[in-house]
Amino acid sequence: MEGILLSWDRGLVGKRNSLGGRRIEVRRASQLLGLSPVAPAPALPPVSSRSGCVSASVRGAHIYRPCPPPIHALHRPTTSSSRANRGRTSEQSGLVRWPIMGRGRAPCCAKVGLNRGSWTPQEDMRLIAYIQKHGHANWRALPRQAGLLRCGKSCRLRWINYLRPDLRRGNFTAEEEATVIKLHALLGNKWSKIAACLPGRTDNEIKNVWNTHLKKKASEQKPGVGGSKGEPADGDPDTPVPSLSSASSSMTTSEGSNGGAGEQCGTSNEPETMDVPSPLELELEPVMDILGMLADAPTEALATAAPMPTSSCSSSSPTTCAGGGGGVEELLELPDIDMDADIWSIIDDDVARLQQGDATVPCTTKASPEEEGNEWWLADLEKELGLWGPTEESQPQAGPHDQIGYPGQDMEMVMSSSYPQSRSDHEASNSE
DNA sequence: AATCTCTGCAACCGCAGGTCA
DNA sequence: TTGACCTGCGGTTGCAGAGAT
Repeated sequence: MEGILLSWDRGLVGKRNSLGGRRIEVRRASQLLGLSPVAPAPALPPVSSRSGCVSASVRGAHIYRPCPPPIHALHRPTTSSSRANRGRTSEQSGLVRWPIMGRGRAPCCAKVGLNRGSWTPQEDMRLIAYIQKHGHANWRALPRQAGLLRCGKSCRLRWINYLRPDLRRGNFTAEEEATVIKLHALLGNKWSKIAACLPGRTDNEIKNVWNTHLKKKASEQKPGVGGSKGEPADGDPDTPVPSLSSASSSMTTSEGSNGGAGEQCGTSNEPETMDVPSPLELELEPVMDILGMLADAPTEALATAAPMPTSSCSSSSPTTCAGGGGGVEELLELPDIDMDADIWSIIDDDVARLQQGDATVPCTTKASPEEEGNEWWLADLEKELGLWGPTEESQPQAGPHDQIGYPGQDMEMVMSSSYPQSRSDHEASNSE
């Protein structure tokens, strides 16, 4: 198979087939990125009547045609009656009605000029470079300081769910799937809590995996494990689920735990209803061990456990670094600067070191294997984006994906990036 | 070959809750 | 105590790819 990658905005690493396995999308990244027009674009493929911007395979490469702006960029109706009943009214919260959305507070991205939708490689690199250098003490201010035309929320989501170097990519292992199923039986749709028990997995990813195929799997297992007892009824999120505290309390307390498990993976004030471990609890005992181990770890530790290569973050532990959000506070008090120059100088500096064989990027003085992986990850990402190294447009850029995988990642897993040309064009037009 | 349907997932949304002045 | 601000969470949506027709 020629070429490399990708599917940057199409998932972490390709898509799952019906059996739950990943299909690896191998394409010519540089073509997709519009960096190297290896072959003249053929006649545009037929456009789907549905999406209007479907790609078509041409000799292994996907050619994209411009997409119209997403509908939701203009208006996304508020949904879900259950949601409508949640929380405060706009009057209660002191929020004005938002003319576009019709109600509630203004969407944070509503500011004119902010980008929405899929992230471009350039945006990703800016975000990565900024966080690598300054951390993310203030998501709200980050996009402006990083020169991103995004809202803080969007930046945070992108980082948490996709760009964090400590993310585990690839298939859920059977163990992970089993854990998710079991934890869901205990916690219900408490995705963040479930994610806290699965290092490297995000709540969003778990939620997606659950909704796509674990739900079915779990329902098939219902007659057996877990499902018959405590499994929330699918499609009925309001169905009460047994609280973890009730299930775990007997276990954690019996183990003399400090009780933190409840806080970590199932905070609940619900009255305990179980005094004797049920068969389900017994089966979940290994899971509860995990919960207990995580008891003292802040929930967000995993979510923010990215290396913070700043001087204020000297710990070799990413988790420790993660807390460094506050440690870089002063760094965020940046004067208005030419962010373009700043960001790219960051990248250039790092890349120069890497090219010289010096894998030491800022703040990763004595890199642990994990950190080295992160450095490599950044460098590889840059390579993949064609942001450094030979940029001869006529040369397809074979990235290191051909050789090694990401740390903690299956060999087959490739970080992919497919950016429809339209997005690049859109980006360019936005930056003007 | 064209079109339709299903599936997977990134990104969006509003709300809850914590922090701070 | 209150209100503003911010972050995190969970639900939902739209897009794109693959398979079916």
